This record gives sequence, structure tokens and C-alpha cells, in this order.
Amino acid sequence: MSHSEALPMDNDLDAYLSEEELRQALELLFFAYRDFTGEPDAILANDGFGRAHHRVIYFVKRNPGITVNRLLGILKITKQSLSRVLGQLVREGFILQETDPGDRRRRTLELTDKGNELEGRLTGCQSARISRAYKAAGADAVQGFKSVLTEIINEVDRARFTGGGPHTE
Amino acid sequence: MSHSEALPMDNDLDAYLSEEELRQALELLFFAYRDFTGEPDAILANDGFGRAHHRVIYFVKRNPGITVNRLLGILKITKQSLSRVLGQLVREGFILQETDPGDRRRRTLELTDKGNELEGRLTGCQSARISRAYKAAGADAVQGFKSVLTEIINEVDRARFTGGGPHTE
DNA sequence: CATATATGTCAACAACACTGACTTATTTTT
DNA sequence: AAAAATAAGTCAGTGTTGTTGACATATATG
Repeated sequence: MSHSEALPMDNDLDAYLSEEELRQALELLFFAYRDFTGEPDAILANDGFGRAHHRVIYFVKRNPGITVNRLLGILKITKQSLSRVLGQLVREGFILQETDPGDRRRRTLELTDKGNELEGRLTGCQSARISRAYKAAGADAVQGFKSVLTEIINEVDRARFTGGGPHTE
Repeated sequence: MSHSEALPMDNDLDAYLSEEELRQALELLFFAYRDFTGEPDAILANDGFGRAHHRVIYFVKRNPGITVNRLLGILKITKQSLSRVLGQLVREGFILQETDPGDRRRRTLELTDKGNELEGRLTGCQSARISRAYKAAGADAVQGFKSVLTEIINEVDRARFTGGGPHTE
């Protein structure tokens, strides 16, 4: 395809590095992320929540018993920003907060049944979209999708994905 | 790999549709987008701007002479939200706004030299990140990356990418 | 005992989205 | 020519989500 024999190059990569090619990637990410977050945002609005609540619920589901500090590390927001959102979720019975017996300064977080139900609905939305996309694009494309996204992520957090498990830190 | 012969299936796709696999995709998108927008956000903060200004500058660069209405269609925000951001960019000399001679109700938008300079710095950041990721992942992976992202996008906007050109509507 | 860590809180502020109501100019339709 | 539709702008109010800075409290560690 195109002019892959006229110029000397290791592989076809030069064709992928033109400005047009790169701008296409920027736009794909913008539109995909916008639509990816659209449906959950609508669900959350019903409960008076926003995207920040979604993130907290998601990562607590994913890391049961996680401490506040580790959650801050994942989200990369300030303690005060998290506090507002987390406080709401705890007060309204979506998240259970307990003192860690091993280190009583720490508070461990986990979802209540109510929290699990909401998390399921939110993640269900996004999973369905991804699942659809994966099926349409095919198994090989999925591998490439994951490779490129992994490389886009900063080195520190990239390890979460190259290192197997869910979120072992 | 794994148990791909024990169960009857068309291909290996089932392995990609497990909950774990889907959650990995959600997280990849979250972290990749967070890091993808991190550097430009820092640059914008210097000028007293935010991510919304970036989007406007980007799409005006990409679609020179675009009207306010078409820009609203791309960004999917309200007229009032755009107005604040666009007004600043025009007042501070990043965007030139002119009356369309063909339809004097319309205002066409384009970047000034100052706007082009800023756009270049912002896009440069993100392009460098993508370029690095593309090189590391390889040409085949890039194809998969684009396929999956395209399928994640809602049908309406998906046409922008399956239909060749930059943003022909 | 002194210090560091983990968490929580109060206050002020800014960016960015929203709704709703209205105005002005221009084009299109009837 | 009058009526209706379109493009753009504006004013006011609201809510979510992030920020900084300053403190307070409890617990663990040196």
C-alpha cells in the first residue's frame, strides 16, 4: 500500500509519523474518550454525582481495602479534592470506611452493596462499548490497541499494565 | 495460549471479553488520557488558559474558517460555554473572527500567528508522546489502535475517520 | 519525647460545564 | 413585505471538580 518501496526505511513507520497521521491519533483519543465517558456521566447525574465519584467508586471496587493515600496516588488529585467526593460517597452509603487494624492511622475503603450496584451499572456501560469495539475490530487490533495505549502512559503507571496483575503497587 | 481448544468458538475473541480484559481496557483509557492531557494542561496554565481553550485552538487550526456553530457540533458543549473561552481567545489575539461574506450571520474563525505558535507548542507535546508510543509499539499495533478507537466513537463522529479527510462534514 | 505519617477539615478561588431567558442581525420562507 | 428560522452573543445563576494554604488530630516510628 502507498509508496513503501520508493524510499529506504527499516519498516513502514515513516508513513505513520506524518503530521496528518499524528493529528488523527489526537482526534481519535479526544472523540473516543468523550464518548467513552458520556453514558456514565448521564447515569451519575441522576444520583447527583459526577465523573470524580465514578473514578473513586471504580478504583475502590478494583482495589478493595485500599487506603486513602494509595487512592490519591492513583487519581493524582489533592487530598482536599478527594475528600469532598469520598465524603459524599461514604455519607450516602456507597463506600464503607474502616480503620486498618494493622496501622490505626489508615482508613481502608470498600464498596457497600449499594456501591457495588452503582459500580456495576457504570462499568457495564463502558464494558459494553469496549466489548462492541473489540468484536468489531478483531483480536489482533485489540493487541495493538493495548500496546499503543500502554506506551502512551507515563513510565510509572505503565508498570501496572506490563506487570500482569490489576493494580499491584 | 490458555484454553482455546476446549470450547467451541469462532476465534480467540472470548478471551478478550472477560471482565478482567475489559477492566484493563477501561484503565488503559483512563491513564492514557490523563497523561496525554497532562503536559498541554501545564503549558496552558502559564497563559491562564485551560483544556477548553486547547480544544478550541486545536479544532480551529484543523478547520480554518470554521463557523461557531460547526465548532459547537464538534465540541458538543453549549454556546454559553464556548462563548466564554472563545471570547477570551479572540480578545487576547489568538483567534481571528470575521463575518462570512457569503452569509453575514456567520462568523468564521482562524488562528492568528500568536494562536498558531501556541497551537504548535501544545500539539507538539502530544504528537511527541504519540510518536514515541507508535515507534515503541510498531506499525501493526498502530493499525489496531486506530481500529479499536474508531469503533469506540459514536457512529455519527466515527465517519470523520472512516471517511478519509480531516473533518469534512 | 520528638518527629514523621495518615487522615480530615475550613476557607477561598478558578475552570468549565450546565440551564433558562433574551437580544440582535441576517437569511429564508410564506 | 411580513413571518419564521438561523447564527451568534449576552446576562444571570448553579454545580462539579480541581487548586492552594493553613491547621487539627490520631497514630506510628525514631
